[in-house]
Amino acid sequence: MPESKAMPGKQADVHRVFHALGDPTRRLILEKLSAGPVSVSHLAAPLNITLAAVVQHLQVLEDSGLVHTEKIGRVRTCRIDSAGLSVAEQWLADRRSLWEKRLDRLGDVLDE
Amino acid sequence: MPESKAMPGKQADVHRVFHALGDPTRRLILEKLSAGPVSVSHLAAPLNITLAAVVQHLQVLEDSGLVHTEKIGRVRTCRIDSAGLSVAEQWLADRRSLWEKRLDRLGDVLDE
DNA sequence: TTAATACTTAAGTATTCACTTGACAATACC
DNA sequence: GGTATTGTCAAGTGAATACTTAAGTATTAA
Repeated sequence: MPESKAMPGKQADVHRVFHALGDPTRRLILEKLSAGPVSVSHLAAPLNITLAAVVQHLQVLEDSGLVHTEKIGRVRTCRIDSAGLSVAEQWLADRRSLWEKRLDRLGDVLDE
Repeated sequence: MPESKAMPGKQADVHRVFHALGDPTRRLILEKLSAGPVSVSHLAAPLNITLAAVVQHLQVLEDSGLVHTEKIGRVRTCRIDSAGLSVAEQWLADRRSLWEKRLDRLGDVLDE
């Protein structure tokens, strides 16, 4: 197995995850959530944007599997979802591994 | 040290790296480069965009430390730069580590 | 039941950003 | 020298998207 198998729909996941991570506000949300679960309005308070904007960011984060939310009563609680992190970590690991394997082979040739 | 130290300018690096990774064409370029160094025009050939567009993507990738390029004669050779990968990997690892530490402490409480 | 809280949804705006075009520069080739 | 190759730069265009406003829904509290 040279690399993680290309499962159907996986590519789309990679796109969703890295697109979600591309926005600084969404990364701020993830940084806050890594300290523990937070409600939507508590999440919005320190950010200088409206609650509606935060909800939109949360939609993107949830679609990409980086955040999981659950609504109990009238408050929605948000927490980090490991699945999205794994997708990003795996893609980066694949790039690094292929690249470093190549450097190894190059080293072998130079050693001769 | 609970987390990687917050060095000055580090935040900007994180932003540059994840913004660069957010575009599907730039990720394709990195995937191609993880197989080995390639010239700009060879990089552009399989992509359905102009050479100028590829050059612009390369500028973003180089500014973020994900790619290193070197011009010899009239051909510029592009290769993956591990530094950019490390920035992304570190940020993800920090998020995961904080999150999982929290789950551990929660487990400890529940065990009592 | 009235009021306040905690979101939700839709529509509009303004900016960012990927991409093209076209002109130009430097190097290799004949 | 002349010509093809390989890349660079600047300006413009169109689409994606982050954000706001405004109106609405469901849940809790008084």
